[in-house]
Amino acid sequence: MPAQKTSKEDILKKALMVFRKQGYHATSIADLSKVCDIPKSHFYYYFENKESLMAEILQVVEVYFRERVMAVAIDPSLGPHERLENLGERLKKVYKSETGGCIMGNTVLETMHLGMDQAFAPVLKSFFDGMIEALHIIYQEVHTEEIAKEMAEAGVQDLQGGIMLMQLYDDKHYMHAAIQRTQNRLLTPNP
Amino acid sequence: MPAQKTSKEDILKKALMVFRKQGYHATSIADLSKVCDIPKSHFYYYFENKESLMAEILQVVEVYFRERVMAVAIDPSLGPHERLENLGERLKKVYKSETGGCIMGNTVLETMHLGMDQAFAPVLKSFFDGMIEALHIIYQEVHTEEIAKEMAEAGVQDLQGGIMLMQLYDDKHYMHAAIQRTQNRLLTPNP
DNA sequence: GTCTATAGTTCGATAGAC
DNA sequence: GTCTATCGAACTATAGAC
Repeated sequence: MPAQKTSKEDILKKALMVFRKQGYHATSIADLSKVCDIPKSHFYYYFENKESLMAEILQVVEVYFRERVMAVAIDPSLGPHERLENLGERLKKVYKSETGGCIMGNTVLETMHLGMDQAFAPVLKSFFDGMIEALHIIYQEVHTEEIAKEMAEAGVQDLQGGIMLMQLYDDKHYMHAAIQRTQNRLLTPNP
Repeated sequence: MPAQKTSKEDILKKALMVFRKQGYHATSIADLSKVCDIPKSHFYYYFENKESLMAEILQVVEVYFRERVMAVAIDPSLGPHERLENLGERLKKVYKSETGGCIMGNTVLETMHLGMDQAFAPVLKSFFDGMIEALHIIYQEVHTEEIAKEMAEAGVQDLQGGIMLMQLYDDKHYMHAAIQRTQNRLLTPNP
């Protein structure tokens, strides 16, 4: 096996960062080839086309969040407050890095009404299902199932909107406040 | 003067709908020419280029929201609850129409980290400034200035996230719930 | 590296109202 | 004969793909 100049995982990771910052449509294969330092043609060895590349990236992100970020929400060794605080720290770390917001949210808005949504929608739904479910589980320890559900959805919406405003105003406060409110909801009766 | 087949306002209105549904980068001048039923070249009679066209559309939307949607928030003849309910109904009407979410939010995520953000960022900031300020004013009738400010930001974030989930799951409930919470905040001590 | 398609854009000509 | 709105053809660059 010849030495791999750039592994598939390497490409996925670097391409992820470019897509996250520039969006799907504004990112060309030429852009990616510069960042990954490989010829354009090399992408078609690993991936069928641009759409498949993006789909694989979204898959990687979904799995990462499920296993590395949302998993803390169901850690039975911690109480609900600790789990939420833990989750908040991980979210901050993930979304703070470099420029760009949430590639999942971005991709929803960019592709949901185009034909290609069939390729992306399932992963995107899994991602947000998981995020809502994680919060839902935590909130259920203090609230009714129904209230917990609405709180979970409100939390995800608040966070995603906060990530958007964070980018618009170049101010992390919007995202941080959303994460803080995520924790406050454990203590209050309203979502 | 020869009869105008398609007025500039007509073009702005139709192009707005396409951009709102497909996004800025996924929309070509050819797409717009089909919808507006004019040749591509005619766009360059009214607009310098695609970017200017988009900038004018965002301007139109910003003005419309300021004058027709957010204006109800400072109507002195109504109480805070009535104003919020009024605002909620207008938001539902605006965002319910056809497919697509919020062109302002979409454009933030699609262009904020590209060079073109200089052309769009000011209008986008005005739009969200206005939305936050409208809620801020209402909430101040019941809460402290500081609490009201956080509630206003939380409301906008919640709404924008709700519009995103609405598109992902094809379910207006996410947006409607956000609008409902917008009104609940008048009654609760927490944002 | 090369191919094909399409992106955004420009220009010249035309038609009709003043 | 100017205007002003309209249109068609053509150009250049770059996209995705092999």
